[in-house]
Amino acid sequence: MPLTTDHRLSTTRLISRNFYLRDPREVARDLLGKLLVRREGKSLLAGRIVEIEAYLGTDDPAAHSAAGRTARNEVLFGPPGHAYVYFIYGVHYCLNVSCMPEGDAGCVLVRALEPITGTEQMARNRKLKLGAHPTQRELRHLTSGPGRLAQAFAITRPRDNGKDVTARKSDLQILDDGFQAERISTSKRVGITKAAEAPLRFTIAGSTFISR
DNA sequence: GAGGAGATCGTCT
DNA sequence: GACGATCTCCTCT
Repeated sequence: MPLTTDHRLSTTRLISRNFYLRDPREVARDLLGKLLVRREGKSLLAGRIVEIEAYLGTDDPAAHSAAGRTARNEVLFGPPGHAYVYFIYGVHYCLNVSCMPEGDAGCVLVRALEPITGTEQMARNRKLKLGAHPTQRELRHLTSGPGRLAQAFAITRPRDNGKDVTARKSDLQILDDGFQAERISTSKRVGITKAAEAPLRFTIAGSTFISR
């Protein structure tokens, strides 16, 4: 089912820092349907968040911050609304956004997007070929997974870790265009072994752009 | 479509 | 020195 028809960004609002100053479970739910945007000169990439997970800080055994503050995860302990980008399996980058007041390491992991704008650039970033009339399957391949969407948006740790996604001048932002998900599904987080049963993964029910 | 192997490196033990 | 908040490719069905 189509989730989006209006591709204009003129009526969108930049999400403010206060939005992220909350429990990651609330932030995750409320980020479903919002737009992740990357600006790069003339190029504009946008995707609608359809899958996201909450990580609860030092009390959450599955969180990167579980063992406390390190050089790697220090962004998580800083102010909310900042990008925490980590490198995993020697291959992939993944994008998180810090939540909660400074000192508390809660965050959300963006796991899948519905591509909205800039699909050809996303395909180039992914080193994939798109047909003249891209199929649903091709579009799904662009951003249906945390490693995939990071590559599609050219998100890396050296470039983006610590970036303020609420700043006007930021080239990486999250915007609200008024879209409302009709129904949200809750499930177990993907790919973790500790605290694996916690229902902290949130998806837009029925979206075809969810991972796996 | 499902399942398994390999890639490849930063981080912490 | 082990392993991870993943993905792709290959094989088999």
